[in-house]
Amino acid sequence: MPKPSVPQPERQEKLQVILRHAAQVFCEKGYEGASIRDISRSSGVSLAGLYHYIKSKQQLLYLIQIHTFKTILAQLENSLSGVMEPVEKLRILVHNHLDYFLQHPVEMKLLAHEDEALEGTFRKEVLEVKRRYVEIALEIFEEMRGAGVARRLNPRVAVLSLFGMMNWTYTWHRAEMDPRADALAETIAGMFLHGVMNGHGDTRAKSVRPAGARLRNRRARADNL
Amino acid sequence: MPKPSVPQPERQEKLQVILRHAAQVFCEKGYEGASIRDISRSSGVSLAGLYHYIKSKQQLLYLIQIHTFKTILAQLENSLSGVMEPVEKLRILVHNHLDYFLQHPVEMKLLAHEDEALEGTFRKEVLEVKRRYVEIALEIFEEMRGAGVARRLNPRVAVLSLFGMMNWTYTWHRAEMDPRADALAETIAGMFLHGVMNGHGDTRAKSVRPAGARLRNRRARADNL
DNA sequence: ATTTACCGAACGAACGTTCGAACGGAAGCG
DNA sequence: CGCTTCCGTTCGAACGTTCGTTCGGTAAAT
Repeated sequence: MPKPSVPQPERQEKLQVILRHAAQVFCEKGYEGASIRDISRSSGVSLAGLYHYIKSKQQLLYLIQIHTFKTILAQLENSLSGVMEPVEKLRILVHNHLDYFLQHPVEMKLLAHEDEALEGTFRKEVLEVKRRYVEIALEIFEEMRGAGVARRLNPRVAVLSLFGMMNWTYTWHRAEMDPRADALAETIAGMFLHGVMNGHGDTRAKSVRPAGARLRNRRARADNL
Repeated sequence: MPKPSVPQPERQEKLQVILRHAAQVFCEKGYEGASIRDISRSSGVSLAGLYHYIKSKQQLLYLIQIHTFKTILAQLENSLSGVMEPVEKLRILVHNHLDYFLQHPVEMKLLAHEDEALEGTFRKEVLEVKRRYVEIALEIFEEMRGAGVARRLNPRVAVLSLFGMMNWTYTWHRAEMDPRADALAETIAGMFLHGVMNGHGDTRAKSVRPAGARLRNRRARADNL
């Protein structure tokens, strides 16, 4: 039973390098449009050499997606712990989502755009994490309704529309001209909660920020790829 | 000078059949993941036979996208003609978009999902129609601001978030369980205009529908489930 | 001596596209 | 009318390329 002193950590490190390059290539050319040879070229590892770290092209996408999703989910659960107010929970969710989105645009585009590329077990496992993630948002929304808010709305439509606003950003957000994560999250959370018509059709701008002003300390955490 | 009595119309008809099958295949397997052979099999036209109607795989996607986009744009401009109230214009835009989306889910998914598949002139031409389409939404939003609404919002973020809500539907809307176009449009337009918190955090449901109640002869039913 | 890391070369399959020939009906002509 | 010419349509077969993956081997480290 050989106990490799070096292999384990170095192997994982190199796998991470490969995954980073693979994510970049998948992002640029799409999963189907990207070839293993593209990833080989980009990462500097030979074509055959890649297969010492992965078993297939599908597994490559799977590893990227599952890691990204589990990370953003764990970060969300952590940020949410201890928070009671449903509306603040929702603001935290939006901040967390967009923060991660703009900090890891490549991986998040892969999550949003390559939703149907995986098959079989890979697909099921990623979908399971996604289900949990959406479930959290739905529960928060139901809590808001329980507190007497948005009773007339279809929760599924409302929550998935919120995800639509957030996830669609990968198609248009340009770092050099658009708001950064914090401002973007404020805007989108504000739109979701109060709409674009502050008041009922005229100007009045109330102080539309009940909570969530100090969730900065919650999110300063270590995240790597 | 041969004057073909039959050829012209029949040729166009058969092309339409091919385009329909191609759209279906592209929708199911993605543009890169779908092969010309898949389309050949699906449409019943031989592999070589396809090339009598199209010049390349890219042109196939181009023809689908450009036709879909020009149709929905023309329909929008038509529905908008004569309407003065900005808020009603916006409601019409949302209704028009979601109406078309749910009536042509395959083509609209292609428009939303295969945004980066085309290259060169094909790409530019589709982007040009898209630009005009988004421009209309932006102008409407600016008119709303001119009327004293939503002054504090970044128009680009607001409008693209609205498109996010609408376009993201292709990832989750199931005809058998989700609201139909009318109800969906009401909900999304309502969320965009007034947010999910009717009033400012408590229950009261005001009459939040200033105009656009009689868009057409549609069912005026609220959303359920 | 065994295991791990790595790679050049090759595998068979599938890709988008093209070729060359066959088919079928209308047009030209005696 | 028969016969030929022509042209749009169709397709089996093949083109050359690229695909994901594997094989067989070398080099270094344990």
